[in-house]
Amino acid sequence: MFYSKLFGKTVKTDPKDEISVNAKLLIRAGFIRKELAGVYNFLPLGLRVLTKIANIVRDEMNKAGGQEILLSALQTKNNWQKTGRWNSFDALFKVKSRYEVEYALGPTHEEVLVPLVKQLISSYKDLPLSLYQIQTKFRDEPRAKSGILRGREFLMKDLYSFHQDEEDFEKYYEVMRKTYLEVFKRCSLEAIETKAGGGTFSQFSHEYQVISEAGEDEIVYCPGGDFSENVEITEVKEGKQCELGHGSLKKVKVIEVGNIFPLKTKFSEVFDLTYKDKNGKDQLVVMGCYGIGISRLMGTIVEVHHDDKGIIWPESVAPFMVHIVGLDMDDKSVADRAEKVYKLLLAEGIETLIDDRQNLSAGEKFADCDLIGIPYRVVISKKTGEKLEVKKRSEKETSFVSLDELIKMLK
RNA sequence: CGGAGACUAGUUCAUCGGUAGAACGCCCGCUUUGGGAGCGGGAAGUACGGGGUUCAAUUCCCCGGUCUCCGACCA
Repeated sequence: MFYSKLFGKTVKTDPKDEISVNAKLLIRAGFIRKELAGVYNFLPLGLRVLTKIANIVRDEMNKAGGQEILLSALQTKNNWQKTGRWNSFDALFKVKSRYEVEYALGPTHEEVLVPLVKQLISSYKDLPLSLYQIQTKFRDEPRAKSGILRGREFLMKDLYSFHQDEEDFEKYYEVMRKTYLEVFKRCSLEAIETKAGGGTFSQFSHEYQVISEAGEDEIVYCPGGDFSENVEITEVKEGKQCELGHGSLKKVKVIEVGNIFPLKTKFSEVFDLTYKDKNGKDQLVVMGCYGIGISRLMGTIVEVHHDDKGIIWPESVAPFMVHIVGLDMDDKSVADRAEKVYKLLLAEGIETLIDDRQNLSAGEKFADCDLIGIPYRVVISKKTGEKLEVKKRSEKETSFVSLDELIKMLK
């Protein structure tokens, strides 16, 4: 990608209507723009990151046996009345058509998926079943805040599992626990698996929490990793000594990036989702539900990985791997050399952004480069000669390498 | 949903009863190129919308909208 052609420019000043680090940096660096409170547009750079994250999640869900589907965002009121959530789900977006018909905009998809699954499964041979989607969700939040951490419209992965019995569900629940930790690890986030309140569904559930001052939740946890509970439910006090000798428990603010919990037969009962067991007897399907906020994950990564100059994207989710900074670009031999390196990197399958702008000071290009936060900066100028000056965004030192050496570094 | 604040150029802000100004960005020319360059010229605003007060309203008052912050809420 040529920077000069990229839709979305960097901005020097912080937007006046944003306080959160993620929104300030993502807007200034040209990844997103606000449409409404809690609603953002994603520009090319932003969409690239979102897609990278979604693909990590997709890959892990597929490994865990999930099949990807896409369910309707516009949903019939009737099913929401059946589950009683038309009135009890506070954040439900309700829309009325010009024919006075009311619909829900999906904040979650049990009301759509459970009736759908009922049409398509009937035997114990059809179970277990694991279905997921990555889709825009709508929640009529009383107060959107913190940039893309808490929106009214956001991208979410929701997976639902269907089982013959509790035992089979619990086996799968353990698979998903491991899967979730793997997803966050691949996004370079240290997620703390935390016991939380199960809401109306059960006595327990797990949340995946990332330590950050930008978070809205609080947990008490052991830095040794054997204990963590949401303050909503915990009776344990911070400062108490860990029983396994890891020292004292800490209370910290956290961002909830994922949540898994049992649904048991709550929705199976409402929609009469049953299967025939080996004896030909009807049994209720046992369900589980597993969510990850994809766009929130993107915001969380920025909250965790940045410095005073800008974003520091982990390689796994970065919009590009290499950012070529071309200096002296009005010198034809330098410009040609930069473009040649750009093309060779592309030929190697390395995603590259090249700052090909002319008549711009070096300082401005470096500042933009730091702000955008692509993992590798490669400077090409009159000074660099045949070598490439390489610097990682996360490090201070630069080194001079050949193109072959650079490609080796990146593979 | 309670409380507070804001809304003026693309962006960040100034002006504060007498029909708008800067910086950055943008366009043109020249100069410049290793940490947000210099000079000169230029384009760019129904001052959120609607009422009211006034000879006169971006400015004061009222209603509405939007955004932000604090709180409540967050299956």
